[in-house]
Amino acid sequence: MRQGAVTLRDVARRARVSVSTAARALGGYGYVSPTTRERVLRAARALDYHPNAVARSMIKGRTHTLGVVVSDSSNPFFAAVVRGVEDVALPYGYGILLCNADEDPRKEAMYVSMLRQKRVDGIIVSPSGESSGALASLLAAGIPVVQVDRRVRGLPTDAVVVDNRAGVFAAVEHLVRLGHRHIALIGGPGRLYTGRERTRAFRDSLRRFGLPLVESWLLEGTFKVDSGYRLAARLLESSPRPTAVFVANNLMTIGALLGFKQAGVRIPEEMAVVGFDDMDWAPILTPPLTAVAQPTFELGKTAATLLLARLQDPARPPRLVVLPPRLVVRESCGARLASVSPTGSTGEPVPSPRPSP
Amino acid sequence: MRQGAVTLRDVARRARVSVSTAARALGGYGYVSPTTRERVLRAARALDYHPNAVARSMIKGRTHTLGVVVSDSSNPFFAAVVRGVEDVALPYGYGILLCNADEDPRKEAMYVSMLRQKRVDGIIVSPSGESSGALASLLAAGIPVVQVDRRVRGLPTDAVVVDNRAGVFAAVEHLVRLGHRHIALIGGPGRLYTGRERTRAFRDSLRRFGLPLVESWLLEGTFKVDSGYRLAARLLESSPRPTAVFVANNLMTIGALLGFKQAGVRIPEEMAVVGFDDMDWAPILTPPLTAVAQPTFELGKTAATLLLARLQDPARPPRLVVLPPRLVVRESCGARLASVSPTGSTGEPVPSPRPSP
DNA sequence: GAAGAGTGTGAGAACGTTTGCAGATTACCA
DNA sequence: TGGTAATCTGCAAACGTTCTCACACTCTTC
Repeated sequence: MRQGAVTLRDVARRARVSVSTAARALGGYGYVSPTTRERVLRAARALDYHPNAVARSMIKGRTHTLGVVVSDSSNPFFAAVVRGVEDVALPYGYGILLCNADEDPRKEAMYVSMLRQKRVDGIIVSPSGESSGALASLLAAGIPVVQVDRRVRGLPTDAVVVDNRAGVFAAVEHLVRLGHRHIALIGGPGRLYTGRERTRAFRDSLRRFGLPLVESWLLEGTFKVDSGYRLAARLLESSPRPTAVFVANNLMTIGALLGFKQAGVRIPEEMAVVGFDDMDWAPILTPPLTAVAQPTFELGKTAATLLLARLQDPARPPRLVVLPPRLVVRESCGARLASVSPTGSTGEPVPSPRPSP
Repeated sequence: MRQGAVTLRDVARRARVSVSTAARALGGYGYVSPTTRERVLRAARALDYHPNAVARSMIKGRTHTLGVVVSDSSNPFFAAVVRGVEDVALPYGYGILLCNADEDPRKEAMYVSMLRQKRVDGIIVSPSGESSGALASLLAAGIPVVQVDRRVRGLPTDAVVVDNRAGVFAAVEHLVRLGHRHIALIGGPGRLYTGRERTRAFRDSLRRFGLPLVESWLLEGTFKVDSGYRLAARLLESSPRPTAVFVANNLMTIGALLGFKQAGVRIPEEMAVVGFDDMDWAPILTPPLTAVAQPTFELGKTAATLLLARLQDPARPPRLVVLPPRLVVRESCGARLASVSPTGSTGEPVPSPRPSP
């Protein structure tokens, strides 16, 4: 077996039948006598035959492979999304080709093109920039695309996103009910859908509660750890200083908490913190972190389900699925809890009025 | 473009040349006159031609795709490993087919078989069980395999692992130098290479320091969060109670810390904790977590590099690369630090003797 | 001005499957 | 016994590339 793998011809030869008969025996279609089938199966087993999916794809025009393009699969958020996709797709016999675009539209276009050349049956993408030409061209060619977590304007594809507006509103409402009136934002890049949406929702929420929009408290970061760290420091220097901050993603929350810790800022007394995206380490912080939990896993599962459905029926109109987030109240905003449960979730927020400063 | 993608024939027809000439023009080999080439390129662009990699693979016998099988890509550890693989492989034009085996040898075998049918050029695997028949068969067929993080006996492949022994020893030594003599273990499953290795190294380390081996302090978990949680509780019930615990992986560390927190156990005064595998949230805990940092990203990069090297030269003898871990001293064992740095690392441990109980 | 090298092009055979079709054999019925 | 249907099998044509070969043409060079 030094060279090229065992082929159907080898199996056929050993079973003393034609290639087509061997194919039928292994493929389980058409007419094959029981004895012949048995002989072929035995030969295949003896030779450790593994059918060549490349050749099959060639004929069938389908590769049974899905492309997944995210910005960074080592970010726990996307890691969970990818896992969700896999859990749905693999049982159906689909493989997953994973690509990391690093928020770089050029890289994204490159990988999309690679996936296209590899003739994946469909692509799940969390687009980096705006109006990706590569995606539009994909769509024009009739290759199914599902957008996940983010959407670019004018791409009529299936998509699944989180209700960012509701999540942000719940976070702000929580702070307000605890008496906060000076709330800052460590937000994401306006270039990205989620960054934009959450910032917009934040501004709207403040307006809704009649709170002042202090521009120096509306910070734009990069969704990375160090960015949260720097912006937390910036916030501490600002005067007047806010009493609470909403951080728009998981990594920046880590950075911000590190910044506050280093500066000796007590949470929640001197600064209340709500994060977007709950993590499994959130309950072991001191105080445990209150955060907007996203259905990350579901995001991926839904994307995969939408894609598979479209593969079944290419004509079905594009659907947009909006998944609800859930505010998980712990103690980083000053809410007092009856107890800490292993899952860290406590259902309803516990309002406990707090004098405004 | 409703049906089947644009093919080389279409391009050739439009450029009024033969298929072979079009192939040469686009492939950049053989003789093609500049004017013809230009004509072909223009036609390809006009038709938005994307060469069919499936057909190419058919001929070349290589798919430019690598298989990666890990137990759970949403575990930050493997997420980083996978990312490392990608960062090396994608620039060379290799795609990554990702599979999650969930520590299930049967699933693992299934996915390996799938990857084999898809004719990946090589496979990077973090094997679940012992002596996987699927892997052996792969090897027999001459398909390159690289084992990462774990190794199964009797599989002469390239491999890259962490020096678990050194990592565990450093952790125990750190505790000992801080005066601990009653050290417990929340270990991984003996079924897994890393679980076994770390437990063995732990026992050896205790012996080396002349500490007692209390069997009820040597706990075996599943490497999952809830397992760490349960075993922490168990440890608290044991009497005498240990003054320190070494937790053998990241997820169980989360569980254990949650358990201690819930029980109101003060760290490090009542229980010192060292974890295996450092995480970016370790410095924001109270107290910041001391942990053995693994070169996760490097693990993946090295695996990919080994695999690519083998694809170049299939005859080269298998290599075993052992990467060094690094103890990152923070405060969860009682070491006092000068300051908290953003990266959380402070280089050398700070010995500060502690009376034994 | 013929041999040879250097260019440019196209025909056609692979690669390993799937599958339509036709031929061969058997079974069944009139 | 002949005819038809049912069952089994093999031939050969796809799929979209790559790449060897053969052929044609243009220059050199003696």
